[in-house]
Amino acid sequence: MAERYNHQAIEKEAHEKWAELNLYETNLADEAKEPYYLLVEFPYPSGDLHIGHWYAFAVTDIYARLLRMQGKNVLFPIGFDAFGLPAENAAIKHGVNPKDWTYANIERMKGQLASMGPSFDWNKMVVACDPEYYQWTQWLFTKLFEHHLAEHRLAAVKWCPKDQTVLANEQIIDGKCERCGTEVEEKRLTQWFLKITDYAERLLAGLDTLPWREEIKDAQRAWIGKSEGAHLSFAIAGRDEKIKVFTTRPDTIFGVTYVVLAPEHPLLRQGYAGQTLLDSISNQNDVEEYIAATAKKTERERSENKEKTGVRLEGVMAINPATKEEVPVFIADYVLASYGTGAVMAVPAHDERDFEFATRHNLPIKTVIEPLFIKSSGDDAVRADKPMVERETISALVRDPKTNTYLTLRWKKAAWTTFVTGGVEEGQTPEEAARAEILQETGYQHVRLIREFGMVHSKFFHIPKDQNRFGHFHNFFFELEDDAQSSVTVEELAKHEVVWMTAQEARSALTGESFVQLLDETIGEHPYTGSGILVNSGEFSGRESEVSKSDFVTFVGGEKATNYRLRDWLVSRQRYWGCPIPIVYDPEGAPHVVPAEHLPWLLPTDVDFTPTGEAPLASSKELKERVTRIFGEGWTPEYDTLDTFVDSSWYFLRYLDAKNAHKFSDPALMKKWLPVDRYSGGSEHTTMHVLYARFFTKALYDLALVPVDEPFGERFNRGLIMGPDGAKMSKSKGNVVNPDEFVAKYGADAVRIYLAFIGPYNEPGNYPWSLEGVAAMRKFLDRVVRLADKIGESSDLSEKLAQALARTSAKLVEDGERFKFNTSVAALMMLVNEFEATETFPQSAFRELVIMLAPFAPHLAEHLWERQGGEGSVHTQALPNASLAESVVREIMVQVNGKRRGSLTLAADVSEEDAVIAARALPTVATALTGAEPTRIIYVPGKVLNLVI
RNA sequence: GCCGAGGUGGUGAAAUUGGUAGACACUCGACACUUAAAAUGUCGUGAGCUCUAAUAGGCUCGUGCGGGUUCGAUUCCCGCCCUCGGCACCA
Repeated sequence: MAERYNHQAIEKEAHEKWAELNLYETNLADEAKEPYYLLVEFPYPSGDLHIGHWYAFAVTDIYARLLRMQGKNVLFPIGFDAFGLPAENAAIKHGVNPKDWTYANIERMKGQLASMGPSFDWNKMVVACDPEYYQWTQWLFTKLFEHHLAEHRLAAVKWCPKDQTVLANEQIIDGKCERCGTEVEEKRLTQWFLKITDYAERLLAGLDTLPWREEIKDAQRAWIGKSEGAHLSFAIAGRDEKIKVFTTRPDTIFGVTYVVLAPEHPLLRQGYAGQTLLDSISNQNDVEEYIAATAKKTERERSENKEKTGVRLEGVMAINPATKEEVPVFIADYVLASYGTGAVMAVPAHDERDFEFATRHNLPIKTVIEPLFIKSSGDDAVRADKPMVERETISALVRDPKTNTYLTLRWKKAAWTTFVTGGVEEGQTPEEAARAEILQETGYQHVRLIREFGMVHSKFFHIPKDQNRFGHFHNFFFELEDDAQSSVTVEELAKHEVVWMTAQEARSALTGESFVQLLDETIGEHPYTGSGILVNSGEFSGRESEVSKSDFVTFVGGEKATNYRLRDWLVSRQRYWGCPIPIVYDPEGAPHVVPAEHLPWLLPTDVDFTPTGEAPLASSKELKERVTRIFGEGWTPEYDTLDTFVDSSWYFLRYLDAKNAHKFSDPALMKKWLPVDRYSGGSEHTTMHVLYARFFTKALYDLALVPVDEPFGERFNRGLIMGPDGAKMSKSKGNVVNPDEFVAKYGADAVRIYLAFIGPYNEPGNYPWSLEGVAAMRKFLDRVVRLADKIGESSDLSEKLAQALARTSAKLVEDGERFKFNTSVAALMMLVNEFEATETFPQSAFRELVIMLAPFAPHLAEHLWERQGGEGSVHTQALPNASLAESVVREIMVQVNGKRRGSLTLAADVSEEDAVIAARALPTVATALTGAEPTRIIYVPGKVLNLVI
């Protein structure tokens, strides 16, 4: 049997045949067929094709082939993201030339990729390190420069001491270099930036128009990090300068008790009447010391130690623009120079970080917002049809110091757990009311008041009273002095029972945020950071905070402002193996672009790769001579190269016109083929690469160079193939799966089908590689091969098999749209099961099966197609007709009271009456009815008949 | 902490708008073929109970937990728990 499916011979023959027929060259100008651009992130040529590459390309190839069988003109290109550090590291380590290393790897990977049997159009291959490619990366950079979207400026940059290069924010993971894990340092260098922040708003707005999964959009939204607020100014007493802060909470301005500057804040060194701010303070040494210590710290150290350190600027006072009160000024490293204005107004009563800082430095905490909670869901949500009754009430938290537990009441008429609560009666102080309620509801006689908290307001539906309540709670914290307890009335006992709980138990049991808030404040962990009712806020007191924000801004003469967490994209790299930045400097040091006629601006070859901290290109004599020759004496080259993310931000444009020597891409082809219909990639690229590519596209759209302003229609993040043990593959764990091994043993087609079958491709799950699973796919293919024995010369196609063929064809189309191939493979298996259950069938039926198998197992299908006398290639065939007449009979479920009691096979258009008669004839149904007449009948034709008694 | 996705048999998973939960496979078990093994084939495989000589069959429970809506809920609503992913001193 085994020799009947010799996968190695079959694969070789198929590859030769496809090459001969030139099967996969896409004619981009074709007007007859609908274009479909299917894109996969191009790989880095590491020289080692792993199972992840297979998952990325082989499964997507299935879709490319399916689309062609549906009559689409499919562009499914491939290329290499060939600039980057590994090549250079290999150069340093093994003394090889990065270029030779890279191109040798590309050659090797082309061969490995070909073993999948992919339908790539190799003629459109793009290699990022080819001068023919990077000349256009350079050209696009010059366009961005000319339109002020590329800027040269001094910046504090993140530096990897091991790789000797600057890193983008995105390339730092937990304060460490993404590649080598080395602690990142900070340096001040003049660097090139692309002004992606100019596009922050449009990058955000564009997301609303894209049909992507929410998780992808949300990741980008979080990355862009828009926050709306205001710029407010604090005058400095006795000086002219003002401290400008950004805040999202202008409504808390009356609660500002101090102001904090980042240690790098420029104001510190600025002069006023010949004196800098630092000159005018009395504790200069302490402050200078803190600034120096901060500068030495890496970002990681700053964020790792989340303790809120800082130093007060003695002698400097800021003036709260709302209260006109003087407040102290601090420098602290929890305020970042790079966000907002580098200064914050601190409201410890209503901000987590300010609260910590204030607690640590004994600064006043001034409450200006009392929480307001409105129940909008659950049994006790405010009900529109019930009256709202306003009440002055108390809420008393009682702690038993002996057991460190809290007194709660479990209500009997409602699913509530609360603290002691009650109304404040005429002539009673709130504290008296609280004491009275404790005695009345629980019987405890001796409690000591520890603290009274600010009020909390709450709107909810009071179930036992059947009315809405707008409660204004005075909050008290008592401690139990002793266990003395008087008896509680029967009425009170009927209302609720007393339960002592730990803080943690109470937190999960309590009804409503107001009680949890009280508990949190009591334990002293959290300030209230939500919205509510304003207090201690002058004329604003009594209003709701949320709606008053803009009035506060006007009141203190500030202005609305929006901030983004997104920073400009730092693209300078002090490395060799990258695209040279096409910039030269005139004798005065001003940057100029290298004119188009000198592009590609070639990467010099006379370069010393040894890391010195200098950019390697600085060691090139040729580059310096080139600049002098072209631009004149005194002109100097730019020595940095571009971040490789620049190369990959536009490669999908080049695929359309990979060999054009005069343009980066053809406008007519871009108009026809963009945006990319479907882009498949890894979830690790959602926030960087995809965002950068969107930015590039929008910028080029604005320069009228690209016809679309969003590059990608659909975007899917594929999952990860795990080792057979379910853990992430790694050499150290020894669970790495080598695809070549499985291809040799079971054939490329078995591996392809297995990868398609392993799990849904449209979501980024983790799928463990199963050794038995691949073997099972091979068995499946063997069964298909054996089926050919059952072809009968003059057999008729059974109705059942005809329907199965049509159903499968429809299923393939449908699953393809959803990008789910696991169920497609299941459908094919069911079809094969159907074939096996059939005594004999005509060759035409088997050929239809082979056509449907072809996208998944392209080699075997081609072989079987030929053996069954198929013309040309199976891969140019159309999918079988999917719209065969539906079966006239349907199986319908019969339920009694919603429980399944049997099923019936009936004509699809059977009347309700007839269906009921048939159903009642079923013994199980008759038993379940117990002689009763159905009072209600639910009949969904073709699906369900439910008899309700 | 915040945001997002998810939780279904021993395992990967399926169920398209609320309509027979577990398709399709893997694993495991039994049997057939074989001198034997491999390969292949047949049957079984959510839990529990039950009828029967044995089959066929029947009943109850079951999609993280607790409630709700509905004739009917993996699917919708409310409240929790857990896992994974992203962000994280962003004012």
